[in-house]
Amino acid sequence: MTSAPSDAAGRESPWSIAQVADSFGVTHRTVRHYEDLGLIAPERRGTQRLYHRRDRTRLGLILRGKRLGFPLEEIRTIIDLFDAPRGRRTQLEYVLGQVEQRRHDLEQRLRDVQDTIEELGEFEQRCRADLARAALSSTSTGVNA
Amino acid sequence: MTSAPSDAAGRESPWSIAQVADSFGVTHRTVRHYEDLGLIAPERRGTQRLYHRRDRTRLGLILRGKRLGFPLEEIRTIIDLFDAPRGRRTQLEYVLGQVEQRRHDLEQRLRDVQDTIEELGEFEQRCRADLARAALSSTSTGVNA
DNA sequence: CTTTACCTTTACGTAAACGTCAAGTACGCG
DNA sequence: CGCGTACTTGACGTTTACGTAAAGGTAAAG
Repeated sequence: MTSAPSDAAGRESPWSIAQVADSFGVTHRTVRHYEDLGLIAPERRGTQRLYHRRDRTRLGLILRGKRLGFPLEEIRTIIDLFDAPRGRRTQLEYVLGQVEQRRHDLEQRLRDVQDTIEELGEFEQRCRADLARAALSSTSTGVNA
Repeated sequence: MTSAPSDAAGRESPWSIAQVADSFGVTHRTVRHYEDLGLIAPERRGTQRLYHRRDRTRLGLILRGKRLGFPLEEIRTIIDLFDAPRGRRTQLEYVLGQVEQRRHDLEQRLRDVQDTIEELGEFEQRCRADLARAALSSTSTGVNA
């Protein structure tokens, strides 16, 4: 059930680009594109890329951000925010400000999704009603499966 | 408080492209682009476009779909679904199938948004904790505004 | 009748997010 | 050592979603 192979000491061995790409259902080109834009920075053993869990976590965040309709550049600023140093107070206050913005954005999206699901439900009801009527008029059985 | 001007008989007068564009916060180019892709089809008085409430409703759906990260082509199939004839039973069953797909998609997005908001909240807590500690170490006031 | 403010089509430009070769490199294996 | 497989770096192509400029039509105002 472990998704990543690990050695006897429990240290996870890194993944290749093909492995991460496959596991996330994207192409290696996509993964490298995200690296070009600075969204991930896998370790290098010589010329090969090594993806650790941290990288895979970030990739997950990226793809989720994409599903939510955020542009990659914005996604970069967000996940950079998450592991920023945030040492000094000014920095912390800036980060908190950004967080507020993101929250507003996400709450708008939440409303959008909820509204759409609701409307979809109403529409489905109408369809089912129509379907029931159609069944009644096309067959004379009236009530059945 | 009425958003659209109407005559004495209560019939709403149609809007110009500039009016709809402004009211939705997009450019006229955007509105015409959606028309090019077949997402809206305003009435024509001669060469001028006249936007009725139906068009504005659709535009609202389009923009919401965009906020949710759906591509315009997919949005078109969705809103076409909404005012499709759906007369025959085969058609109705097809429509219901499509609705199911949309619902799955939207529920995924709902989870995405909720998870992100939650993680954002946790992150914010950590930041606030850090901020409190920073305040303690930089000032000797301890507890204040 | 000209100006002005909108509106129209046509068409090329562009930024984002990759896809798709091409050509070379590195590694395990027989 | 050669072979195949996977990885690498360019670099150009493509799709989506418009931006933007050119060139002109139209309708009320002065």
